Amino acid sequence: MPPKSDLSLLNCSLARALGSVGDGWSLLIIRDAFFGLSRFSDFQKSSGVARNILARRLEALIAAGILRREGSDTRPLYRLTEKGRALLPAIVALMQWGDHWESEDCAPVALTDAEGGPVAPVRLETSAGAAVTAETIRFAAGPGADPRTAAFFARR
Amino acid sequence: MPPKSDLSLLNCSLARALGSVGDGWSLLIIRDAFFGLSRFSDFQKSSGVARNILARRLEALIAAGILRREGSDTRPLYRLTEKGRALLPAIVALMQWGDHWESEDCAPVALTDAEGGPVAPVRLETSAGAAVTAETIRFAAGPGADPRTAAFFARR
DNA sequence: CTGTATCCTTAAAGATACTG
DNA sequence: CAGTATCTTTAAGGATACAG
Repeated sequence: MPPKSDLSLLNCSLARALGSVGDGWSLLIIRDAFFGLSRFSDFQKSSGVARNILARRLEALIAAGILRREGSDTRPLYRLTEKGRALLPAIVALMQWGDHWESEDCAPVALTDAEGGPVAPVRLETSAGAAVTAETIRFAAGPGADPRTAAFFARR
Repeated sequence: MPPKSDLSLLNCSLARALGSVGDGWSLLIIRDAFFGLSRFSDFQKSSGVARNILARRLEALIAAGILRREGSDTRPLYRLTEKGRALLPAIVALMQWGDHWESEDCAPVALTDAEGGPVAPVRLETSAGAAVTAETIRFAAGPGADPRTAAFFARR
């Protein structure tokens, strides 16, 4: 967020995640990297972002450990790191939500596995395999909770 | 995004999703709603956001159909709609990513089902149940692809 | 092709005071 | 408690020109 607020300081992993990829362009650049783009100019054409802005975002994503610079210095490739690739479930979940709720189930992009089998809607489950929904999910203080967070969940 | 760019116009459900919840505060407010918060002042205290900003975000989330105003006019409740609840997998996926990669696996907030069974890391699979990873996922033009999107995927 | 350097614009966020 | 109304600040984004 612009003035004053720094999400990455909040005691919440969602806020910290948004501190790295919470701006409008980052997730779109990462999406393009999943599509296979790796050139500066390809990212630029795909999103239409201004070149100086793209350079700034790429630098930030590299600093965050999400992208890595490879290849020649004059004509580098931008590739996802393991940390970047780990964003796939979150990106797909957001994309699926957008497909259903913002694109009227008419997806601009279709997702499959290597054999062409369609990717199923992301769903939550317990380690035992039971489905978890918005109605059944519960939140509690975790090992990383600070006193304020712990107090917040203690009184519910 | 601020000047000029309007993500919701792009031919991509991820961009459209980010057009609704892509700013820094929206997902945190929605997270608080999942935690059970529903009062203006509770949202305000939880995130520390300025009151006028909070009012603006709540209004935008209601306009987007993600929150609904309930109860008395003078002391309303803000509740998640079905569309808002449908964001749970995306929020959990982002939170889990933040737990692992930005909080060193020391989660401030723990997720369980109603019986206390821990929520497993979100993973992708095909409708047939096969795991889908960053290495095996494939992208193609979907039914909602415009000519430019179709051409983009046609040449890969 | 891949950027960097400037300058400019603007929307988002903050602070503060006030109202029903 | 739940906002609204102003005013100010600022950082993100855009346009453009230039460089290796």
